[in-house]
Amino acid sequence: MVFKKRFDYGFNTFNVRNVPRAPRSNRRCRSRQAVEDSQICAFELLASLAGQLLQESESSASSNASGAHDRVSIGNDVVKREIHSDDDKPLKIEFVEQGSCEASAAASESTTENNDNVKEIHGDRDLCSPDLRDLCDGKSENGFKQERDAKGLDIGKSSIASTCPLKDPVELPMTFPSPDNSKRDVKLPSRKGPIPNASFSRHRNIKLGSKDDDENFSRFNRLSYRFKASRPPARIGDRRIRKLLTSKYWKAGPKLKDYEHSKADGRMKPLYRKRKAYYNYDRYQYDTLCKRRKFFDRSSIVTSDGGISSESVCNSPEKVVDGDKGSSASMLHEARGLPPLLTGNKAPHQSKNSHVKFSIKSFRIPELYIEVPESATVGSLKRTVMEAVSALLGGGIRVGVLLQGKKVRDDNRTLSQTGISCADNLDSLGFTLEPGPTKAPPPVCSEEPPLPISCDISPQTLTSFPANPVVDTGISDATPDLLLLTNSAHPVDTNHEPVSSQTDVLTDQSLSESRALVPVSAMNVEALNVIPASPKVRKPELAQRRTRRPFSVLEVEALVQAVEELGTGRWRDIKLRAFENADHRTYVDLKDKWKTLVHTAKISPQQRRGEPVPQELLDRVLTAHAYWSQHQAKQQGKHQPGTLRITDTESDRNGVATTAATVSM
DNA sequence: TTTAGGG
DNA sequence: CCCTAAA
Repeated sequence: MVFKKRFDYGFNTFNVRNVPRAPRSNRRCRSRQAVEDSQICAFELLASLAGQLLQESESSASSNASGAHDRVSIGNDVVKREIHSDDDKPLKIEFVEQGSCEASAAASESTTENNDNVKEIHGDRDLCSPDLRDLCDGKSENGFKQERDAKGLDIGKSSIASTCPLKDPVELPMTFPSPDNSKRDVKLPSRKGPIPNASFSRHRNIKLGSKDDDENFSRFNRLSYRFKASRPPARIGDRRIRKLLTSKYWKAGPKLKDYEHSKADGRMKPLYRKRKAYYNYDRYQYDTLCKRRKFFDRSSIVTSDGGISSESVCNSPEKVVDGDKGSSASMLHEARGLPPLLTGNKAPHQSKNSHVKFSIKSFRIPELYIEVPESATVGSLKRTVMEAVSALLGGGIRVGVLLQGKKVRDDNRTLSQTGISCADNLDSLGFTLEPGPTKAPPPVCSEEPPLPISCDISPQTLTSFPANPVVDTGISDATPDLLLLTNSAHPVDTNHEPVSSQTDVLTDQSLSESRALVPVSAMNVEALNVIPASPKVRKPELAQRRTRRPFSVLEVEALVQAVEELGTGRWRDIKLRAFENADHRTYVDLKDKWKTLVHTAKISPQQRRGEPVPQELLDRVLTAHAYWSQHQAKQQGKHQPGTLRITDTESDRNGVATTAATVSM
């Protein structure tokens, strides 16, 4: 039977099988998810999910395969051939599990690769300041830790398996071959309809929607963890993650779509819900921040332990900061995680001469909005945070000086000229960390006075960063006024200041209130998106090239067959028909592959490289290519929906095709 | 979003 | 494989 089938690819099958091209509006049902390449996410999850998933698969894997159509379907490197049978006897399904090891290897490889990338990215950069280091180690005493404590637990709690964000069931089987398809030949009970993914049932949280009685579609609730306690877990597609890898996607912010389906027409209807860009400031919060700034026109000092110090700024003869340069340098120094240059520590309030002493004990970490899938590991979360911070600090940072809430732009003026020499003025002295000089002008809010510590910064105000921080330059580029260093001994508006002028008061308490994260200014996304990337900081990993995945012979066969049946130029349909479950194969991929196949078929075998494609397949490629090239125009108008016919022409074609194949063989 | 092609 | 103009 198989044999017969194998050579039964005459062109007479074309019209018979030819599926009328439905209007696009009707063809959108299931494609999107399949098209997305979410390998990254899958790989990310691989390490942590493997065990559980395997377990899951044991207990719940069910396969209700059926062979309504005689066709080859590729998924997960697994080729499933459905063989049509005339009766209802159990059909033998060939599960040629050709890629399990390969897939696993690829997955692990990818995983390590990602890690490597991370290291490359940050390996030789010591961006983790002491504080940041703590942050990374989870020992930080500052707000960051609070953030994580408060929310991190949730992350930990969330079951990895329970919220598998895989967008398509295919991915799983690919990376975690189930016991079922790990065997070469699996006999499955006969059913009607295409072979559903046995993997569907392997995911706990996957909701299966049934289409008719034989097609299963999965609906995934992609839960993502958000650092917002107040918000229910957001559902996201992991496509987001991939998109985030490319800086260009930052421009508009990732638009996520949730997939839901209804049973109208027995088909799933994808409902797309536009989501707010993830990296947008929460509007409310943003507004709130801006408003608050108006109330608190004061700046404050952040102590090394994350607290606020009222004594960090003072005049002192001991150390000299000569002008902006000096202070800038020192701050940068600190900002980059190096020991503070100026560690005056509660310097005496004595100003003998014109020397001004600044003590910057620490920098506050700007707000970071971090979003990771629930299924992410704690480790990955740490990495994410670290990389976000690193990226933030990695770029060129410029220090701005604020006096009386206004930016001092003239770098040439002396401190005394500027008025930064008397204790009075020092009260309202503030610093900001801004993107490097190469950046676009700072966003609106940057002009505003520094945000006082009194501002009630809740964990929610974290600003967002890509879940998968392939530290896109976007990050560092997109950090207008991320860091705001404020220093003020005596807040003007003491009434509003929960933080008194005493150093003691703050520290731990304020920390526990998540104050350590000071959302500074205007990290509004608008600005972020607009700000041109700094060529300096641009990193090569921007758009990580997909890992190469050579087509297997089986895949080629499936492709060839699909093209034979559907013709060229209908890659989406081809994808759906033969590669729907192979998420890593987009229709563009298929088209490309066909292109190369045609080319390969034309060249001499000696010139071919890679895994040899059986000549038989290449012959079919040529034949189909020739056929469809010739019939393309005709097919357009000829095929009306539901038309099934075998014409003389087609019979001839068949003969021709056979001949051609024979000849070339 | 898909197709079609160039790179 | 990637990128992108066009549709």
